Amino acid sequence: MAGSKTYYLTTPIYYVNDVPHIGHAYTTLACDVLARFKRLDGFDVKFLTGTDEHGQKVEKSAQAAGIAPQAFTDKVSQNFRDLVGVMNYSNDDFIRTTEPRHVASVQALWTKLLDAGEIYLGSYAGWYSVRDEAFYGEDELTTTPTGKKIAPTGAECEWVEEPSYFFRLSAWQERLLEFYDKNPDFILPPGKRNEVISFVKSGLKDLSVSRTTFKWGIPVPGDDAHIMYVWLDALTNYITAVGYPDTTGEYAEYWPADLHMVGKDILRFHAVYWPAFLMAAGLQPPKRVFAHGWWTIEGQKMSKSLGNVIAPEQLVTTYGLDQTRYFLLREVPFGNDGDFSHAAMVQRINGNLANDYGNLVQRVLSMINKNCGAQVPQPGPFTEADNRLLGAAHALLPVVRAEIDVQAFHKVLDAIWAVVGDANRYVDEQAPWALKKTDPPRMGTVLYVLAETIRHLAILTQPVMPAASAKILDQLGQGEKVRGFGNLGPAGALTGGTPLPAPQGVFPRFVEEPKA
RNA sequence: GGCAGCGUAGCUCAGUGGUAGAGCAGGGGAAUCAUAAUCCCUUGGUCGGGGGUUCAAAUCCCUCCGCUGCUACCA
Repeated sequence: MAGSKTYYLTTPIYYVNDVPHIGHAYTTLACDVLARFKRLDGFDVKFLTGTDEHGQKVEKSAQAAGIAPQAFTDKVSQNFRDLVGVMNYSNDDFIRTTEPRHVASVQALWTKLLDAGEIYLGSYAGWYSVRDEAFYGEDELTTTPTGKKIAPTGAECEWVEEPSYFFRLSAWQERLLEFYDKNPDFILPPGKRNEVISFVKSGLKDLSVSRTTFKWGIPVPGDDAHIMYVWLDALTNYITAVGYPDTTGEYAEYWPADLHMVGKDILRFHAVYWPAFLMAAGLQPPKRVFAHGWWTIEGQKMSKSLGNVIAPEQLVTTYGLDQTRYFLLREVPFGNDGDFSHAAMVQRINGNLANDYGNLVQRVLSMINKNCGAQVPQPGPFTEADNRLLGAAHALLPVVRAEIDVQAFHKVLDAIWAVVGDANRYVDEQAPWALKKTDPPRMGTVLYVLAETIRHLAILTQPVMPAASAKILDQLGQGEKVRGFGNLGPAGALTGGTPLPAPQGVFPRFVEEPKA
């Protein structure tokens, strides 16, 4: 596979000040599924995630904790590194913005932008609230009778000016619009693309890209009074991880990234600032930014004050890992907001997983185990019904591949489940339990067709449910070397006579605990 | 306020000019290989209100109502 098609995808780097919740888990999960899919489909994949560790909030939190910022981030970034294990992510790298490789990369990018005349020293002026430590726009403020300016938070603001470096974002308006126009799939979903375009069309101002009010960040080369704006720092991680400023090696291989997956709240940074920074530095912008939606919990916004923030570990413990992964990607059209509810989760687990898929596997493998000497049966000639079911299974890959390429995970699963339904109907129509008495060879053929269909299903569900799919493939006697998409289709078909282990349930029903 | 989008069966949604759809939930039946799982049939909607264009509108236009998103420097 060396030198073959590559696929580079990234999650945002998560702000270490946050505690990982279902939203973080969701973003990385989507990437994990894409990464696993592309690997199985023969791509040379690089899947990156990491943590954003600079900024004023981190500095303050560290202070409050009475430890140095670096020690603080070492500690809290562990929460996100632990999430990798909890959710069974397959990332190839985990970047931290406090790593030397990243500092070097950001400073190199800065220098490049400065040399290109894209960054200049000016001064940033605005209404600043000392209490909130934030600037406010003129239109956000109310004026008291005595002429004082009051922020929405009620804090008094004062006019301050401080030196700041600016990025000439205003100069990139037209080139960005042209870029969006020439790359209609750069921003997905399409509704979000329209928002970005209308934002850019409304006019861009130069962007303040340095700060002097706090210290925890990457110093501006040659001017230690300034540290870099967190987004310039953070976004650059995507090229740091492929070796920038070295543009040979991995950079040449993987850049531009195929996909930046982001939550809708940070779309602008990725779809406006980032391509502008890159183009200004003479580098290629990424191929796509996908902005996904947010989860509500039982119909309510997730918030600390409501106390309904769900930790990923909690979901995994309660419902199971692959069940959780399945639910998050099946329940909601990817890109939309969605609601997480216990009832919906149980519905998915028991309906789709236990009853439809799990029971299909169980009923077929049990019959084979009991009636075919625990071996893959030897098939006879295929009937039209046999070929129809096998044909549906064979036809899945191109469909699923097309949906994956537009991040339509729900449609991927819909398509796979359509074949699960076909297979269950086929079992009932063929009634192998009756054939057992009337036509045992035909029973063998029917069970073979089913086993072969299940092989396809399990290979294709691997990206979403790696562990459960592996269990099914184990039970079909399919070793790890024959689980790639290259083995789909008749060429990789099961061989009659292959001994099979005793079947075990893969997706147990979710049974409610009796209320104490 | 401006711009954009949405409002279709009890629930979640698909359907963008040609006889109203899916999944789940509800009702009835079949089967008994299987995790009491499966399969078949079925109830249910004047497609937010009103007006217009058209032989024909959920689909196009106007208007009203309701909801949502975006409207830059905390990330």
